[in-house]
Amino acid sequence: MRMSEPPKPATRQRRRKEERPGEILAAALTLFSERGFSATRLEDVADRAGIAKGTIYLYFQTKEDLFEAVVRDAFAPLLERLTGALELPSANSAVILRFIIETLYRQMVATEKREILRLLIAEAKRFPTLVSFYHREAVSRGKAIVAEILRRGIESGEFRDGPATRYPEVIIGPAILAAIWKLVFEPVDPMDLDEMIEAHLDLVLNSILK
Amino acid sequence: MRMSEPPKPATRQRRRKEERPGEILAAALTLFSERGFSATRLEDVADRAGIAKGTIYLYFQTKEDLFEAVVRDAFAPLLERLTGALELPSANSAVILRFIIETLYRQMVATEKREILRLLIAEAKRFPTLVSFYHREAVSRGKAIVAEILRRGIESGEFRDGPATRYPEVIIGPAILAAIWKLVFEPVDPMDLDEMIEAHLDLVLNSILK
DNA sequence: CACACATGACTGACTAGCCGGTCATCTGAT
DNA sequence: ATCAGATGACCGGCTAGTCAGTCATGTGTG
Repeated sequence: MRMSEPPKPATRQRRRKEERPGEILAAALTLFSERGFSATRLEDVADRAGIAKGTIYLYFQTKEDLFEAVVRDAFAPLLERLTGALELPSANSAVILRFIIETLYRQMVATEKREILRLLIAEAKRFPTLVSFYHREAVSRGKAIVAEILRRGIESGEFRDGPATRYPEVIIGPAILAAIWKLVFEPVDPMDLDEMIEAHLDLVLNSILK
Repeated sequence: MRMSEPPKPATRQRRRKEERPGEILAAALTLFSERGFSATRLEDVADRAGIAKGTIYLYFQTKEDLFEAVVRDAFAPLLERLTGALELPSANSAVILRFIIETLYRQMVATEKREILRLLIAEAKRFPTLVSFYHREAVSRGKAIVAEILRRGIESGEFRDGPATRYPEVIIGPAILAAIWKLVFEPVDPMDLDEMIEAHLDLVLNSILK
């Protein structure tokens, strides 16, 4: 059985120093979020990426490094649109807040990117540096953006001042629930995101608009 | 090396057919939520429970069975207080809703029981029957309770009728965020639960009270 | 009471198989 | 010819699950 095959008969070997890491990350993201860190075998990652196991080690030191890279990588395009929201100069704060919440659903909840949330929750204790990274690069920044909009709205008289407008977390809470719901219960009891968004905005705006 | 130790020098062997399963479940809950399903070794569970590995197999068929038992077991006392809330006859709906939300924080978010949430999220894809179980026994019932209170409040004229009051999920969303926050970011950026509860209630009641 | 015997909870060495990581070798583009 | 990129057989360590054996306790007998 061994030595039987001329290894790559059909497709010619491709040299893709550039593309490889991304392909590996994509394959790894899928498998890690399906099975978790420990239960994912690097050979399966390799298969899915169409390469041999050894190739992974040309680009990543260890399985843990690969995992960290997967989670870090997926975060990159996340905050761009949100920070952009702050720059919209003409709009009032309610419009901007609405935009932020909708963006959150469209970017995080509705897409596969929510799987990152699963990985972060599942492996938080094993990867504390990753948790710090996400807190620093994504969460605290997102919090600051929402806080800034709330502050502006209060200052301009659009929003009331109160506990709710001083706790950004509470404003976006339902979006996190929606993400978790899709991660866990979607097969059993799917959630209509458009209705959820409408209800979320209805709750928030009716509460904080003067 | 083998045969060297008289196995139980000090403590005499105890027979505890009754207590064993509970002890094993407690040990397993701790380790599963620290390390996840795959990374937890049954020998460590045994050590923590003060027994030998083989003993686990007297009470549970496989590692997966043990995991399911852990998660199922932890759910039991969860909904009792909430269903009780519906029976408070004299109180108005706002008081009951406030009670429900506070109970959620005190029972789920503030205690170790939130670890169940972590396990459910992490292993949802591997244990679909467990997901169904939780949806049926806990989530859909909880949803029904909140929906019932909202319905009563609308009927009595306390609450406005709108998207927010037709989507129970949106009402309890911030509590889920709080649970996740504690599971992931607590070491980096702790959350003050009392302030969170206050902000949550402020958000919700200001929105739906007429 | 005392002694033999039965019970079954408990043990832990062991097996079989899995998987992260290595490295000698191969391949094809230049 | 050279060599970066890629391969996959292999190694070593690990662990779910097994099972033959142990022993504390219970039971029946004289």
